[in-house]
Amino acid sequence: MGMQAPQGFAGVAEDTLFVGVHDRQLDPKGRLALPASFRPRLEPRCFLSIGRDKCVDILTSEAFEAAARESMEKVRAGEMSLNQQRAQASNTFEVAIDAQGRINIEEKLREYAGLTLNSRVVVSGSFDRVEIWDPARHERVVLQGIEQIAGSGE
Amino acid sequence: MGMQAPQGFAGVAEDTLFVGVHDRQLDPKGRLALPASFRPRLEPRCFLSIGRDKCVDILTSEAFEAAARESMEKVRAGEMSLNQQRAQASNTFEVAIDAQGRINIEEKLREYAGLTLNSRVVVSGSFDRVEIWDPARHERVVLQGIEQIAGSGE
DNA sequence: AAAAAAGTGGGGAAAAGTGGTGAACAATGA
DNA sequence: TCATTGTTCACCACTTTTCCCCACTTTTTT
Repeated sequence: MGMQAPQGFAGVAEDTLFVGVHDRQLDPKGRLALPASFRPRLEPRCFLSIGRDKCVDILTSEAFEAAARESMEKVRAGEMSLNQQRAQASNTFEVAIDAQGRINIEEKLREYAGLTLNSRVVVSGSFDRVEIWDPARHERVVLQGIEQIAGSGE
Repeated sequence: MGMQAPQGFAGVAEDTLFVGVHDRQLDPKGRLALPASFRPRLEPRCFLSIGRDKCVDILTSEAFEAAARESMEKVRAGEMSLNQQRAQASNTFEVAIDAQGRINIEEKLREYAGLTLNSRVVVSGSFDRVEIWDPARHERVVLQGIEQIAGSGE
């Protein structure tokens, strides 16, 4: 999904950027309780989509709409194929957050990210979005990122 | 059902963009039940037309009118042939949505998109419009789109 | 340790999806 | 012109799924 510049680094970062990891249980119905600290920015509705490297992205309504409009503009300008727009749109779902702070994760998205019912998942902040991961996969990805940070420093 | 006050949807972008895929059964009479989340924006009437890559487009009245005006403009500017305009107009149908949220798909459109009675179809959001697909064809198109996204992203 | 908040599970009501029937309308032929 | 046939469309009924709400458990905070 399109990366657009996070606006407002000057403000209180906690209000605009998603950080931290949270372990969660995916319940028998495919529901996931969002970390309480993320909820205010995602309520009352947010967008789920396939993310890079086999995770599920959670976007705020604003972030999603901006990304979608950018895609439509690119298609019009011939910079992006219609099939890319189709892929993006058909793998995105708008979801409501219930009174308990939970969202439903579509079977299609669970499958993509390798998430199974009744098992643990990782909910991870990634600044401009939230990601949902299979725990093992997430650990691998983060380890790789840490190595790259350590290596690139010297 | 059929009540036209969409009070259940306090959504934001849901009001303007179509997302998500929905599997549906095309009934023996060529009727298709629209996904409930799409209905408020398509009611009470919408427009069906031949879409790119052998699908059926569903447009809101507003979107259809805008597209028609754009076509007329292009023909006037010599950017589009009159025959294209004729083809577009003669393959567009205004349809009503019944009390169960269904529309009739003309035989002509079904044939174009390879949709057969009594079989499954895919109803897919594509931001500014909705598309109806033969499932196999849709999968191919989306896969191609995903590959293009992955290829250009890395 | 108690109270509050966060996380988890499940049951029931409401809505969504699907198929069918009958009335109204159009088309055709006598 | 009328009757007969075929087609379409609106309404009705059933089944399945979703989601909303309540209640319980666990964790955190004071």
